[in-house]
Amino acid sequence: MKKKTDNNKIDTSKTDVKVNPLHLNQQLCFALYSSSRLVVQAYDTYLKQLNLTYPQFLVLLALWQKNPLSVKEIGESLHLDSGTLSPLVKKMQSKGLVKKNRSNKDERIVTVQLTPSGKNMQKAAAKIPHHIFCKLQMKEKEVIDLRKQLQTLTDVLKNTDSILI
Amino acid sequence: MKKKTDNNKIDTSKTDVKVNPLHLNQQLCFALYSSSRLVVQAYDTYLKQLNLTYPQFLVLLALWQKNPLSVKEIGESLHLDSGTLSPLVKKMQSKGLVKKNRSNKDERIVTVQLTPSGKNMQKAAAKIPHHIFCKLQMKEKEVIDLRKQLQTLTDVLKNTDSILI
DNA sequence: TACAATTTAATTGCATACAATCTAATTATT
DNA sequence: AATAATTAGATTGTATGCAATTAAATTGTA
Repeated sequence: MKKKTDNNKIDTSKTDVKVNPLHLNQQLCFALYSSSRLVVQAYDTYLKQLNLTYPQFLVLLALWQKNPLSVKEIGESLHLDSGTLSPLVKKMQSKGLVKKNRSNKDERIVTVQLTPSGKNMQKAAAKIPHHIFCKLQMKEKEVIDLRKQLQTLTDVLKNTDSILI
Repeated sequence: MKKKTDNNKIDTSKTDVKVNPLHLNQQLCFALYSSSRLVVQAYDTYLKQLNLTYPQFLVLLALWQKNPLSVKEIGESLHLDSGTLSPLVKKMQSKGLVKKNRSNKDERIVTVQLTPSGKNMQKAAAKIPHHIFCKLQMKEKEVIDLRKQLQTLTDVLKNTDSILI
């Protein structure tokens, strides 16, 4: 018999989750994929009021910490490559949030710098994380612990070989 | 002084993370976003041998649990809408992995059914999760606990009001 | 029974992600 | 110095995600 609150979900009651490594709900990756998209969606409801997307917000976060940054530095912070960042930064420049300049010392390097408009947005954006935190219905310690676990996971997957050195 | 292994990262040693809610590494969302993409990338290295993308793999996971499924049912399982799934399933049909049919009872419903080729892929795919698990350098219990936390997070964000009823 | 509301997919438009390639600039080597 | 190798960004092509709209079928209702 189906549960009242789960009428439309796949009935997994007959499937032994522990034995089937391909079960959807057995997958850490799917749990990451789902929760990540849902949290980004939660952010987007607030970010759209600032005419920002989540990746654009991340670029601003990086620049609010250190300004200016090269495209490469932003990419290292966010784990994104130039294929993603080049059009993203171009878009942000067209919105008047940042300015791009070629470095004088090394003409290959493009420096991304906050405009006054990009700086001012920090004040409004600072309120968003708390809104999200309230939605999560988690204790602060739980959020911090979960975040640290995910950061460790990120480090492991990012530096597979450096650990062996 | 910078750490040897962190030459290219943003120097955050001067920034009080606890006081600044906009610090990149303070964000659960960014930790989710980064780790999710990196785990998907890890999957992709194995999936490309099967000529699959990660979302296509997810659709197969759903169908290996229950076959056939409607587009709507797949969407509920994967938290994806028809805007994403319609072209995705069409692509999988062109690869010969699934077949689409209109339901006789209700012509609105499109039924997605595994082909023999789609079924056979399960055997090769079954090996992938273990490969990923090895890369994570986590104990099995840690993986399970982390997964459950993320599933709870997903449920909270998916059913904000159902909990209040 | 007509008609409105709802439901299911598909489509359109926009914004990422990312692999692969390309260009220009810099650095390393011979 | 001349050439090779490397580096930083940009570009191209493919594949998602997702909001908004559309189209067709079904259901609810006066």
